Amino acid sequence: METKEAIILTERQKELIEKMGVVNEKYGSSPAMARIQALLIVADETALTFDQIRDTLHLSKSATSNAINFLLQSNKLEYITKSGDRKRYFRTMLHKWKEQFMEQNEGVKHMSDSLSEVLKERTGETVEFNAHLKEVIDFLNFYRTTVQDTFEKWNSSRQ
Amino acid sequence: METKEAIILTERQKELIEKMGVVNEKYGSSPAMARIQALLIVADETALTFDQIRDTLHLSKSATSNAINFLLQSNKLEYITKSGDRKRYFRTMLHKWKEQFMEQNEGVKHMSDSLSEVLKERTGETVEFNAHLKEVIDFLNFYRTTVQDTFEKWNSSRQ
DNA sequence: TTTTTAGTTCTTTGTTTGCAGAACTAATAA
DNA sequence: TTATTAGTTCTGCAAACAAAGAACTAAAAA
Repeated sequence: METKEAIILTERQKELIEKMGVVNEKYGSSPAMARIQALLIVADETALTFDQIRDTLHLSKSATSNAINFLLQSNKLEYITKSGDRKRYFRTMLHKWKEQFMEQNEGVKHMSDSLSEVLKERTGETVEFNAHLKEVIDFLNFYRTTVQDTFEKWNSSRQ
Repeated sequence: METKEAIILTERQKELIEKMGVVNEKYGSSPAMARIQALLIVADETALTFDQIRDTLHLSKSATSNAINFLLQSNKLEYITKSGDRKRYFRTMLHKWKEQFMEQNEGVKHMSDSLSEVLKERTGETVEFNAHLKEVIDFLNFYRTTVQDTFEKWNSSRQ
């Protein structure tokens, strides 16, 4: 039996990891990814090694490796190293969360762009429908710029 | 061979349906659901029957039935009837799109709520981490209320 | 009464996802 | 030089998802 490197968590912490995990899944993470992200927010230690993550969450090596690499690639995680220590210490990119969050707005742009394309092609016969569609497009654009402004306002009020 | 009730679409319309379909899939719809939603926005006729949808999109009865019922239940679609006509005519709930869209904000609330729970439990040792976490929470709350206000402003400026 | 319409539900099948476990590898340590 | 560490990659499986096709059903029409 290999050395268990699991970190010690209170019951409450375990509970919070599961809860945060579910929230993270709603934002598109797989179960393993979601729990890794949650662990790195809940744990007292803010930077954990591969094996600490693996053993604490009872994941296989491959699941741990793949999840960590995906999270690294999508800038949800970063790692630090310590001199004289070969291991990597992973932590969440808390300072990038706002930016990450704002990237959702790209999706809104795609949506309003394709709706605009559709409206351009539509028959002129369906007057009411087209007017409703136009309102949706306007709303999405308004939403998007408001959110953008909000973000900039927040940043300048805090810089 | 059964009667084909497919409606006639231009190449450009077919292209737009596929494009909108992909966008809809990104918002969580299955391929069939995504294309049904797209068809009902792109087609000149704004209300289509079960078989028109089925034959136009080359879907099986079961796929059509399940997709339509899911979309009805999640308030993405509604149907109208015509007297002396047993068929239902399905159309998108364009007027509900804004509200649907705003429901995303519930997700933001869940996120900031669980992050708040986590912060409450965290060790006081990790001062910097906790401060960053607090900033993320504050940002999410600011974001949410701004978006909410914006939405209300939009609505009152339009009715 | 039987037949048709407008679907729904059941069964089966192909595909994708998520992960485990084992084999592998490159760098370091002994 | 061999062993260990810190992972990565490969193989395989179980569950979930998406849709096809066929059987079924309830209401209306003939």
